Amino acid sequence: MSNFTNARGYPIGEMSKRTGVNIETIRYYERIKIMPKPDRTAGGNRQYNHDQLKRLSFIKTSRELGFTIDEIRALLKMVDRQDFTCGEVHGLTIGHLDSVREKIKGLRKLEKALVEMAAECSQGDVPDCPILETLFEAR
Amino acid sequence: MSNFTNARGYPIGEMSKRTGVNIETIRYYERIKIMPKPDRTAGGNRQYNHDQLKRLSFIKTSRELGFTIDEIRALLKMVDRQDFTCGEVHGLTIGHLDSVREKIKGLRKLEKALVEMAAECSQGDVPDCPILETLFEAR
DNA sequence: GATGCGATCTGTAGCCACTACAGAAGCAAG
DNA sequence: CTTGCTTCTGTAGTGGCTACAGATCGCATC
Repeated sequence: MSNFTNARGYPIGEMSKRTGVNIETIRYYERIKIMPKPDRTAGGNRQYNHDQLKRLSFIKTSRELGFTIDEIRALLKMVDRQDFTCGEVHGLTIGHLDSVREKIKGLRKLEKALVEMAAECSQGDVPDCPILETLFEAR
Repeated sequence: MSNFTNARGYPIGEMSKRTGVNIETIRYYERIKIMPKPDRTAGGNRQYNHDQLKRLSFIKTSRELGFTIDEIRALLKMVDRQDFTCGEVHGLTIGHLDSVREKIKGLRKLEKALVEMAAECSQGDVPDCPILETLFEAR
């Protein structure tokens, strides 16, 4: 059994297992420069350190919270420069929260429309459907 | 002032105005074969008829209701073949409704997490932020 | 008939955030 | 040394458009 906590660092598969980020995606993050270029083994394989593991976790968590890559880039820039204030971070978060709420609103409307449409439908075996009629309505 | 209701048919810009579908998108729909190839003028410009206008409206309305292109393709296939039953259409709609509800659920969770995170934050002018701490938490 | 100008044409590339290969090479255990 | 998993680079595909460039069409006006 391997022990990756020593000086050797983590190979990409270990990073993937620990964070839940796909290997291909980790390389993608390097390409778009939100992850740094890691050290390499003599043979050329990536070797990550603990800070990089933390950074990838940060990205993963942020993505799960629906932040876009650009928003994450902004957060990371502040972290990297150490020049952020709590207020700035709060602002970014609230901005994102607003857009999430907008999305929910839109989906709720959509849900309502679908429910109404489906309620009209007899679900019968007949080739005549009020759902299609609604969809075909003139604009 | 033009009158497009006669035999000449609608040019693509008129289709766009009437349905709200972008011109580029109409051509895209032709490329992916959910809109048929329309007649052409002697010079090569597209000329649509009324059925095609209705079809494009159908697509637009369906897209606004969040149906994917593939779902729309399935609906249109049934329409084209005239072999659908009301039950089948209902099934497709309910399936889509489920996925919308799943999305809403996910976004709600996300909203909650963001609110909790933001609530911890003093919004102060200090370089120390519980939001970032949360994001940096080990997985 | 000429001209001007907006509408339309084709073809290609870009967007976001990945994902999916192919074909070669690294690496660790037995 | 072989086996077999992991990783490598590079490129192309996904969905659903959108955005050009550079050429041509079509219609109104002079």
